[in-house]
Amino acid sequence: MTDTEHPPQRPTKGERTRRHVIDTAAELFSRSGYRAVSLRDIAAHSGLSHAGVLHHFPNKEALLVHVLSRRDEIDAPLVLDADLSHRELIDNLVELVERNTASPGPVSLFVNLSAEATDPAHPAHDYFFGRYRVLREHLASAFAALLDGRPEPTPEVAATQFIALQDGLQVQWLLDPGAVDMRAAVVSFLHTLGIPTSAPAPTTDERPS
Amino acid sequence: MTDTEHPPQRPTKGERTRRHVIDTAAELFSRSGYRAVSLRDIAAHSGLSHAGVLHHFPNKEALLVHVLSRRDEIDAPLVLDADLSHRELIDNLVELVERNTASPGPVSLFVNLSAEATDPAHPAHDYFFGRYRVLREHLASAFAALLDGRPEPTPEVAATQFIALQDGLQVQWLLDPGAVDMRAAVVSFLHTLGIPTSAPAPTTDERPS
DNA sequence: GTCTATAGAGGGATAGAC
DNA sequence: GTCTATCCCTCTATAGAC
Repeated sequence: MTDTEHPPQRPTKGERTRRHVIDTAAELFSRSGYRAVSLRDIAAHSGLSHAGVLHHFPNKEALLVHVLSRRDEIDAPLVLDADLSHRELIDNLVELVERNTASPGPVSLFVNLSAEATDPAHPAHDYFFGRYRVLREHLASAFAALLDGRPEPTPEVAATQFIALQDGLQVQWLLDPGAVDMRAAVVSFLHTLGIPTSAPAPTTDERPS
Repeated sequence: MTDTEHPPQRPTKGERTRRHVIDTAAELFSRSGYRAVSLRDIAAHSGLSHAGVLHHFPNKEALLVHVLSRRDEIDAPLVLDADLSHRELIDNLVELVERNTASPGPVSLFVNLSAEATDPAHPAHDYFFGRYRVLREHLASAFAALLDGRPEPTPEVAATQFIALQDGLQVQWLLDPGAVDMRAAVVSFLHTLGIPTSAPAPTTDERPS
């Protein structure tokens, strides 16, 4: 106990390995889903034995829960914060698409897990059930303002469509990244609904042709 | 060989079990994905041993291929037939959504498998890669005519969006069937694009209130 | 055509040493 | 906090009897 005067800032070694295991698990779950990845896979990629992993988490399922809530810590504030204006929310949603386009890992995690979790017996079923409910309601109330005057998609339908569009785009994009422009598809969807987007252009391929 | 004078009409017993195994496999893959379902599961639900299953198919992967192509035999003509008019194609797409709403099994099969197959090492990766390419191109050429005059979604983007919408809706619907009206979302999307739908109403909940 | 038996790999989880 | 060793289960696939 000589070296122990470090509060939250400097995590203990245990805490560091623990987080490293979560990150590794996230990456592997991303590639192949939850069920197809073994504790031994995760352990090997984390640099310890599978018993070592089970020292930090009581079982594989608990590890999954930590992986999911870690993603939520990162993404939820961008979308679910109640203080966001509608403008900011839309901007954040588009920004999220751009960020996703840059990193297939988390995208693959959610594509794989949300499909698996469709099974009511899956450990993440309740998580995704609740997640989509909250997301739909939150987006619906934003669309209620943004679609003011339009008869056709009700705010609830628009929210469902928007989420579905994103999820579906991710599958196509993961299968064939060169053939699918997720950002263009999302932005064009918003425009079709009469919702302007402010973000300028994908800064990537600006070349003086 | 006493009882063998029956051509294609009356399938042999072997052929019948074989088909039964494919159907059973389809149902189980639907619920839990390909990797999570074992040959023993399939065998048990088919009423034979796992060795019995392997008599009909060289391995699990071959069985998957048969499951997939069986679905295609059923659904492809409705969508990919080159002789369809644009009107008929749209009607068929909406009809397919209605049919899906009535049967979660095949929906779950494709949701689970397309997510898994995102991994390039998955046995069905090439199948889905090609399937989405063909589907996008086919729908894009239909949208090219249907969207005549509209600037915003290009036919390619519209095709990508339409397919994504359907796939994404299926995930939400499987998780929470009561909260998602797939047909309404698809029809409203088409209307937003200025494409009318002719199918009248979901005949289900017609009750004299 | 279907079975039992078995091989051989790999899974999750626990016990106990260090 | 991490390891090795082990338990017991399930997997795919094969061999050979019936």
